[in-house]
Amino acid sequence: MELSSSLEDYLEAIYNVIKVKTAARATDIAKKLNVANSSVTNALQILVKRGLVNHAPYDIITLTPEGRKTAKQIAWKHEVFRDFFITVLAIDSDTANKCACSIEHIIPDEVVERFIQYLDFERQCEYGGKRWVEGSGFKRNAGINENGQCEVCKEKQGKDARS
Amino acid sequence: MELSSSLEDYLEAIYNVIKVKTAARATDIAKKLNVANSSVTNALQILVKRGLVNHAPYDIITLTPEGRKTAKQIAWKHEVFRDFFITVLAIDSDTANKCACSIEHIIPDEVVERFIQYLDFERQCEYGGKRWVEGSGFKRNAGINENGQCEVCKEKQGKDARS
DNA sequence: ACAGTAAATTAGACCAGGCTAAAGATATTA
DNA sequence: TAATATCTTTAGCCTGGTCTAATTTACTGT
Repeated sequence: MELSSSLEDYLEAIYNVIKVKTAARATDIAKKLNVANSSVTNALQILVKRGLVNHAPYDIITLTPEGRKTAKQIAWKHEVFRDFFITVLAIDSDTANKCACSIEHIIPDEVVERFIQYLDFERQCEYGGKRWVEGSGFKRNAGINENGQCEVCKEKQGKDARS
Repeated sequence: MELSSSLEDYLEAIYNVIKVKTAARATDIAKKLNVANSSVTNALQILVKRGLVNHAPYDIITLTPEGRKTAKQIAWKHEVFRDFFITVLAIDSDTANKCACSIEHIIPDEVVERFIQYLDFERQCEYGGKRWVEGSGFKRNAGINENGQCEVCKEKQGKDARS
């Protein structure tokens, strides 16, 4: 059965806490997601019912194999989008994170794959590197001159001027 | 005050119906959004209260200037994302639309601007043109050889082989 | 070992946003 | 113009997700 965006957030938060602390408590999750403790309890009960989380009342929180798999998937999407926003769109880290966090629940896997392939492509092709130039938009890194123009833009302008 | 994703969807749907029909009826919106008629009535009452829609019971539906402005903004975001998914990621039109429709409510304006700038950049720079090659990912259009490799990939492979 | 504190849970409420069924208003057409 | 069909609205219900306040459990230090 499908998880709601909200439940995915809880699962991901648990995953991230466990990565550094080995044992997660409800308060950690609550702080991370900025919700009341009781909301966490509520979500936990659902996630336990769905077989994604191990948790007896007042006990610590761990993930089932199934839960870990699902959480990994979500965290992976998050990373892809974060990467995209930062390295391609030059968005600041904080905004990038927030955007990633909201769209990760929505964009289907095939499309996430395309983002990955696109990122790979940009990294492999040496003309793919680009940077954000304030007030003038994106420019290729390769051969940027003092006016913030790449080889291609420069050549084009030359051609345009001659014709 | 902020509009929820749901209300934005309604507003956008009204905007799109009005663009082709001049007068919108509740049923049009219901069909477009795949919801019950009563849900539309409900949403309309809220949108009227917020000063975005003109609508008396049993009357036709139009947008206030404020509503039109907001709707345009939403529709504009939709177009940007749709464009990005189709021309950059080579996603099929249907999926592109669905993705655009869900993230358009979530991504802040500054980030949408970056998407636009990025699209412009890719279109202006002649090395920016790229195409999707089945089974091998994105390749530059410029100088693609019979193996689907662009000039850059080819040179790199040559260099790698020689070293 | 136990009192005090911190954390977790329960209970109960609220809101948004959807639905169905029934009633009310409007259009169509014989 | 009366009957019928089609919209629209209302009323009432449900679910998911949040909250606060009160209670229960567990931990910690002396």
